[in-house]
Amino acid sequence: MQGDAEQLLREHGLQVTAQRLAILRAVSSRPHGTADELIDDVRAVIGSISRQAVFGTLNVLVEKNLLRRIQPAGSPARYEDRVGDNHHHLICRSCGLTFDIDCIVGAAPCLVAEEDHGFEIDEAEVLFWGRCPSCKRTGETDTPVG
Amino acid sequence: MQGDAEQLLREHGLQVTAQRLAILRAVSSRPHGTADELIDDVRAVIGSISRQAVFGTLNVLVEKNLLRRIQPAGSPARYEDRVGDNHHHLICRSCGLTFDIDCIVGAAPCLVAEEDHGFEIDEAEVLFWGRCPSCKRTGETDTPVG
DNA sequence: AGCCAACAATTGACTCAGTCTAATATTTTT
DNA sequence: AAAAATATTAGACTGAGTCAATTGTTGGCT
Ligand SMILES: [Mn+2]
Ligand SMILES: [Mn+2]
Ligand SMILES: [Zn+2]
Ligand SMILES: [Zn+2]
Repeated sequence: MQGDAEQLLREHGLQVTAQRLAILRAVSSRPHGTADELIDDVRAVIGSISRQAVFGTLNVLVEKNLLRRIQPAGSPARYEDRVGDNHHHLICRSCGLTFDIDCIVGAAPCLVAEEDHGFEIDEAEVLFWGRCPSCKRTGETDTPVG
Repeated sequence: MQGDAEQLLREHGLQVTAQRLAILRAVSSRPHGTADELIDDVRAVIGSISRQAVFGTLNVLVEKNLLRRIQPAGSPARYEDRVGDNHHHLICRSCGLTFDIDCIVGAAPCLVAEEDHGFEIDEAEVLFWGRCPSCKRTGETDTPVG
C-alpha cells in the first residue's frame, strides 16, 4: 500500500490533499496505530490537522478499502494499510501490543462455522489474546492502553 | 449457570441483593444482551435500578467468571451466562443478531498462531461476521444496532 | 433481636472515542 | 479565472462507560 499514494487516492475518486497523504504515510509507518496516535504523528509532520479531518479521512479510506480498521475489545479502533489479505491479530491483554498473524488458509472466511443459522458469512475474524514478553516479565496487570 | 443464583453469588463471596439476582436472571433470559437492554429488562421486573448498579454488577460478575463479556466491533458490550466453555460467535453486520457457535476443539486457545512472538496466548477469539437471513432479505445496510 | 462493619446501590459529574453540522477553504473541472 | 465539487475546520453533541462521594443494605456476631 505504499508507492504513489497520490495515484492511489485519485484512482479511488478521492481528492489529493496534504492531510490525506500524511495520514496514509502515518498509518503505513505505524501499523495498528489508534486515531489519536496517528493524529500526533501527522501533526509532527505537517504541523497541524483537525481531529475530525483525521477521523473523516480514516473513515473514507476504510470505506474505499485503502485501509483496514480493527476494533479489539478494550481499545479504540486501530488502522493498518495491510488490506486485501485475510490476516489475523495477536494482541497483548495488558499493553495492547498488536502483531499480524498470517492466515493459514488465505481467503476469507477462513474457518467454517458448524451451523451458519442461514447467515451469509463473509469473514471469520480471529483474535489471539495473550501477554507479550515484556508484560509477562513485569507482571503487568490487564489494563490495555489506547 | 441457572439453578440457585443466590447460592452461586455466595459461593463467590458476593452479597445477595435483589439487583444482582435480577441481573443474573435477565442475562440468562436474554443471552448476548447489551447493558442497556438488560437495564430495561431488570426495571421491568424489579421496578427500578440505577445504571451504575447494572454496570458495576456486570463488571464484578464478569470478573468472578459468572458471566462472559463480548465486545464485537460496532456494538456495545454484550453479556452471557454461558461461561467455562470456549464457544465462538456469529454476528450479523446489519442488526447485531448474535448466535453461539460451538468450538470444534473445545479448549482455549483452540487455534494456534504460526508465530507467537513470545506471547503467552490464552485465547483464540473467533467472530464469524455476516448477514442474517432477515437482513439479507430486506437488503438492510450495515448499521449495527446497539 | 439488635449492632455494626463490610459491602452494595444511588447520584451526578466526568471521560473517552467518535459523530454531526454549518461555515470556510482547497481542489479540480470547465 | 470562475464555478462546482469536495475537503477541512471548529465546536457542539452523543453513547458507552467510569469515578467518587453519599446513602442504604446485608449478614456475621453478640
Ligand atoms: Mn494487521
Ligand atoms: Mn455466546
Ligand atoms: Zn504487553
Ligand atoms: Zn441481521
